[in-house]
Amino acid sequence: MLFSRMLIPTLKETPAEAEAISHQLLLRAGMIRKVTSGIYNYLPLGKRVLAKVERIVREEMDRAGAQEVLMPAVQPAELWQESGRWGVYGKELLRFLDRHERDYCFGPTHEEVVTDLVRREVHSYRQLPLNLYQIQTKFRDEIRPRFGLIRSREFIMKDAYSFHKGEAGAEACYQDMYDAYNRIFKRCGLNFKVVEADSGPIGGSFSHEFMVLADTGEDLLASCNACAYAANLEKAEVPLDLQEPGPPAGDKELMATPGVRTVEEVAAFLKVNSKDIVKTLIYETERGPVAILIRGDHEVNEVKVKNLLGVTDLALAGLIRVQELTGAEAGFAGPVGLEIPIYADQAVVRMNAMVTGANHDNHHLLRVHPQRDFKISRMADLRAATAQDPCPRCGGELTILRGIEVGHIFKLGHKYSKALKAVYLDQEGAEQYIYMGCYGIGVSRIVAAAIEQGHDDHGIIFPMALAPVQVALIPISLNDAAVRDCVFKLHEELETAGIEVLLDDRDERPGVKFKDCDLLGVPLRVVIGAKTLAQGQAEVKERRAQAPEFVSLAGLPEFLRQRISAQIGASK
RNA sequence: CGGGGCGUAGCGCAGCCUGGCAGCGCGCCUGCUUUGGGAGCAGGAAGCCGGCGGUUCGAAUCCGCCCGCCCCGACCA
Repeated sequence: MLFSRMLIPTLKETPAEAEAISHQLLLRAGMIRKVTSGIYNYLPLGKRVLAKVERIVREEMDRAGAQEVLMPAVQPAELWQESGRWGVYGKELLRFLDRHERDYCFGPTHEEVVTDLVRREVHSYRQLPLNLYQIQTKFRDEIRPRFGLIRSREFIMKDAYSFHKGEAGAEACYQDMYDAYNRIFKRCGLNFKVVEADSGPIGGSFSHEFMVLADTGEDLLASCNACAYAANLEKAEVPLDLQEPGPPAGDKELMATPGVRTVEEVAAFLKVNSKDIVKTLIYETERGPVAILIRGDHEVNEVKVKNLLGVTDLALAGLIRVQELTGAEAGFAGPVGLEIPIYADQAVVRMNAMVTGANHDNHHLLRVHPQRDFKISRMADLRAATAQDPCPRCGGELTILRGIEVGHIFKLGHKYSKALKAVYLDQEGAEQYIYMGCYGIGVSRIVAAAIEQGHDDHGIIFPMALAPVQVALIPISLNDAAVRDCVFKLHEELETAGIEVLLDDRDERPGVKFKDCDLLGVPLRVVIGAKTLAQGQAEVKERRAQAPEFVSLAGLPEFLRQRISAQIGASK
């Protein structure tokens, strides 16, 4: 591979639009270019990295017994209407009409299509189990695409769907996928953590997400320092520790708090601790408005609220609506006298003298008692876990980490097989619904995640398994005939040996080539200069290393081959 | 969708307040010199100043509408 012939448009300066480090470096390294918001071109080197990820995914999926298929990007509305998701998926589903004015969408996921395929072709228990996967372009019309390849609208995803006779087989398959995913991310050289995830309205007893640890991650996760427990913060339980409140600490009292709305303001104004204050959050749901009570120093976990209420739509009520429901401006809502259902976090229930809004402009109530002064419809764990909470498994200490979700596996059960009537006949000739599971990997997101994890001031540091090329070959001066002959000969020799090598044959000064080589993240750099060449040596430097090593030219291909396989093998 | 910011050469930006030749750095092209960490000199190409409308003798600059992009938030199988 000759640098001068490749489209590798590196940039010295960071384009203004890029915020995330992976986005900046992908642009600067000439691996991607934006076409429009959340939609990118992959240039030759970017495509090579993608291909590396895809290859690892294919090898491990095949090894786990899955079969590769390719489903269409464009899907007919009928299937989505049949599953019921045409009406509920929302604007993230890109819909359009064909020339006959028939409804279509660009697939954000493929449960409908794959279930349709299987229901047409699979009729007997003898044909099960089946695990079908594809690596394909998805489109989700994200409200706000951001961070380059981390949250794009069009992206490459590996999605797999398993079909089993029953739950037992599906769970074994789930475990196989769990293991395959661990191997995939390990081979990709990623530092990741598997966390318990919310399985959402789909249900199912469990779900796991694979998180690449990075400070720029959009997801928060709670991880136990003592045991193996780790969960998405959306899912992380706060151990239930129900206690009765103490007796009332005195009559409740109406206190004027002019213009004092937030927990911080109330705490400062009344000189109380935020732990003594209760926030009353008014939410709208498809089943009507509710009030959620959360202690002042805690944050509500909306996923837990949704699961408790069994609703899919949950949004903070607008200012006007809050006024209608509480009779006061936002900031002064409280549970006393509220007419809508009240759900309280467990921490609230044991408070015997809480400060709450008074449902009266510019007033709060002191010494409110949960049993004496208002009625709680239900009480539960409704708040986000914090680093101060104990591990729900072992009581150990939790750490809150940030992560980028690169994989998600969950059981679907009969949701789609029932909706689309995907059935088989069992040994007794009885019709049974097929038991499904689904397993996703964000292939293009892995590329970004690897860069978020592997970079320094000079550029990308790719793990060997993902690098666009394994070796960069840099001549100090192509005008020196000996050097020139040597690098072209080496280039051929290395390619013959099956080593991916990029010869920087550009008419540039060495400094430019070093800068670009670092920027691209090529793991091994071979420099040929007149002096070392005269000694029959090449200079080899690992991207991560400070100092170079000197290797005899004769032994160079073997030396590189060993380095490469050691590094790919190490992450295998 | 709410809040904020930005659209001027391929990239990074100045000019706009106070209307009057469209600029700077990098990149690109030609030539010479140079060759171990983003070279030097000389010459050159490249712009509907996001779009539409208005004000004005005259608009990148002032006014209105629209479009696009980025950030924060809400949202997210």
